[in-house]
Amino acid sequence: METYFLRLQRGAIVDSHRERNTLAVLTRSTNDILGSLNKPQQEAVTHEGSPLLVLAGAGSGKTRVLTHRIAYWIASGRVEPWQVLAVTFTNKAAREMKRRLEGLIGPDAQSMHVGTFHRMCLLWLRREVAKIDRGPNFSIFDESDQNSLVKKLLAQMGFQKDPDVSPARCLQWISGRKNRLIGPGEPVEEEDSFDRNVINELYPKYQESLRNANALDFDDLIRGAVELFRKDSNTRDKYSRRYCHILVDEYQDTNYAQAELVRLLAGDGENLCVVGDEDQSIFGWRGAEIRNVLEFGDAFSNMTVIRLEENYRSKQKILDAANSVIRNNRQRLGKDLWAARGAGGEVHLETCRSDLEEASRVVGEIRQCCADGDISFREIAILYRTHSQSRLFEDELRRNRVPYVVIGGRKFYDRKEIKVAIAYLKILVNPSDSIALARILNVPNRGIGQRSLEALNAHADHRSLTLFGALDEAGDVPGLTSRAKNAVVAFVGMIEGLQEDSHTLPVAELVNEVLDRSGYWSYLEKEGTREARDRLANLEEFVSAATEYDESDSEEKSLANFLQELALLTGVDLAPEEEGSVNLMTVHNAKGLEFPVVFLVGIEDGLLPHINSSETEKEYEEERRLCYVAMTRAMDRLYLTWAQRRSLFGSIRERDPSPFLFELPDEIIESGREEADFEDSPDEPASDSSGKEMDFRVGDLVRHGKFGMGTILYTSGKGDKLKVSVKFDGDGRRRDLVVKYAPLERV
DNA sequence: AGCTAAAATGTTTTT
DNA sequence: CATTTTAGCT
Repeated sequence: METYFLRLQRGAIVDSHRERNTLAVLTRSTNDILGSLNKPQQEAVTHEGSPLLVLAGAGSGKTRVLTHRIAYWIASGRVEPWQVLAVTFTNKAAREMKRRLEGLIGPDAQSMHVGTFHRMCLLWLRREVAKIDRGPNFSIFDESDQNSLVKKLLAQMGFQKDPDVSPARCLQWISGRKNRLIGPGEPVEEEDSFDRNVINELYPKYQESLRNANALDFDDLIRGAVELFRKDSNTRDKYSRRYCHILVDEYQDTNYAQAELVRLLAGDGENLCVVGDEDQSIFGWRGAEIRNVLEFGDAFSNMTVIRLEENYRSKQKILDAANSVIRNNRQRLGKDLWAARGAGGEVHLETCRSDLEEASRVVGEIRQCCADGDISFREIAILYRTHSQSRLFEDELRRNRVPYVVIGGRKFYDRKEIKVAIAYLKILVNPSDSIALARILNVPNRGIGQRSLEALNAHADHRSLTLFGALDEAGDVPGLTSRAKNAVVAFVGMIEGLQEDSHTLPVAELVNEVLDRSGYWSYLEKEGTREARDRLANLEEFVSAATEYDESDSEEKSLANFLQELALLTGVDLAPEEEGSVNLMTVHNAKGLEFPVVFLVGIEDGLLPHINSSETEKEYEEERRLCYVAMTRAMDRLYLTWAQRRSLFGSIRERDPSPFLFELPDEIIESGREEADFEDSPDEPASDSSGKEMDFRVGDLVRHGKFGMGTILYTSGKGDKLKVSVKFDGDGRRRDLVVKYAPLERV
């Protein structure tokens, strides 16, 4: 609150200071700002007076448009920096945007509000905490906290052994409802009746537990902000008046709740600019609705649309390949990118015999690229669908002494020792956080085992206390051994002592104190194993992270704030910024990035598209977009690889190429076909049980009952599973057919 | 209570 | 295959 007003005042001072000497600066800088942009980009930057939807294809310079639009509006005196709200999808993108804005408009950029939806909502909820249903030091539950809680609740409901009711699935349903702003008590019509019944019971309990723990989950941050603005129009007005200039990046990845939040703040949307690309929507599984882009005009009726289709990143050949894949999606407005950088570029399709060969060929190619001299390691990325694919590449890179970084995966903060340290800290600021408390109550061992915990929990339930409240009454808890009682009393004393210190000590020192007095330091030191030594080292690193926070100049420094910020960090944010290393990451993590050389690996049926998301057309198209996003990361060279055999779940499986590969331009498919060493290509005509002739080869002319004449571009599988990709003369389209079922005949 | 070893289980993507 | 859960033992 105070800072908000301080900012208002500071803004006013800057304002009057500006009056006198802006004119000269102004004309020069607005020209500068527009000079480097193309026509539609300029339009997007200068557009004024109606809600603006920028449909920005991959590599079309959308971050440029966003930053320049902000800079232009500031330079031309329409808004002050502190009136700007820019929402991005990742913290990393926010940091990058801030950096660029500082370059454009100088230190004034500091006063802009640039961050993710979650980060911004956290900021508002903290400032208006008196108006929400939580105490000031609320915890933010991460995925594992949510998991522990749901597990506990499901056990209470008698579902602990039911394989159909996994905590993860339940959480997904709850999250789905929250993202659509459906409260715990509201009726829901969903087809899956079994799930519906469980969730209808679970959701209110879950929400009540969060409340009792003085905690919010990720989705609650958004929902909480929406509720705040809906309920209290004064607060809403305060913020919507403040943010005279609202920009939202990656709009195709926003969910219903986030879109509603934008609507609440932007009002009629006159000062709203959203940037999105329906072809790059890859977070549908998290509740993102492409609809927000496709139906932007419904929410903001007088909107203006500007399309950016000039791609500054990739050479034409790469775009051709990417375009020819994405063209097969039906859920799109439709656009074709063209390369400002002109013709050229390389696209290679490589068929590998095994996943091991895939790794060694990719690494071999990387060494080749870098030995030839014109490419450095940091300009190369290996992209995959799932984290688990990284291992083979890591091994192979290490063997070849090629430096690499794996980006994403939250590994550091997921480590047990770090979670323990964080759980201790959480309890100091928010003793109601029973999930954190249960996690460390007996770490290191102090003789309060499972049975004692159960007794304490039961007592807490019975007397409507938090778990910590029950600890306080240890003496009255039935079923607690006297040894456990003593241990609990000592524990409570320790926590209370630490709580006192938490008001005075900086975070880093407090962490030290916590680890010291809890006995965790000495417990690990006594262990003496290599594992324990690793843990100690990780904790040291955690302490230095805390030191960094203490020394940073963020405005509302406190332990609670430190913990809340920590909760919003992701693997991408934590990636070591190592220059000179090959980059390994999932396609999802690669969004927004670009590399001169890209290897997209594991393009197999079941992996990309992933087996769990190819049921519905909606899911399948999202997988295709994933493929598209990956391909459009490449600037000069794109390698597409797949393996005919891959070890999965511990056993080696035969693999089919991804259907998306058949959608590539013919010459790329041909090149992949030439390189392939098909051990299983049939030497003699095979036939299935019905005796139908099954001899189909690449290049064969075929006739189809419905589609007419066509040419075989690719074959895969064998016997009953023989599939062919046929390009039909009639409409020039390519279709994948299973020979056994298709009315197909060789000519 | 707590440790170790064996068994089961689950594996997509992330703010 | 790798992580988590459980059973059996001390």
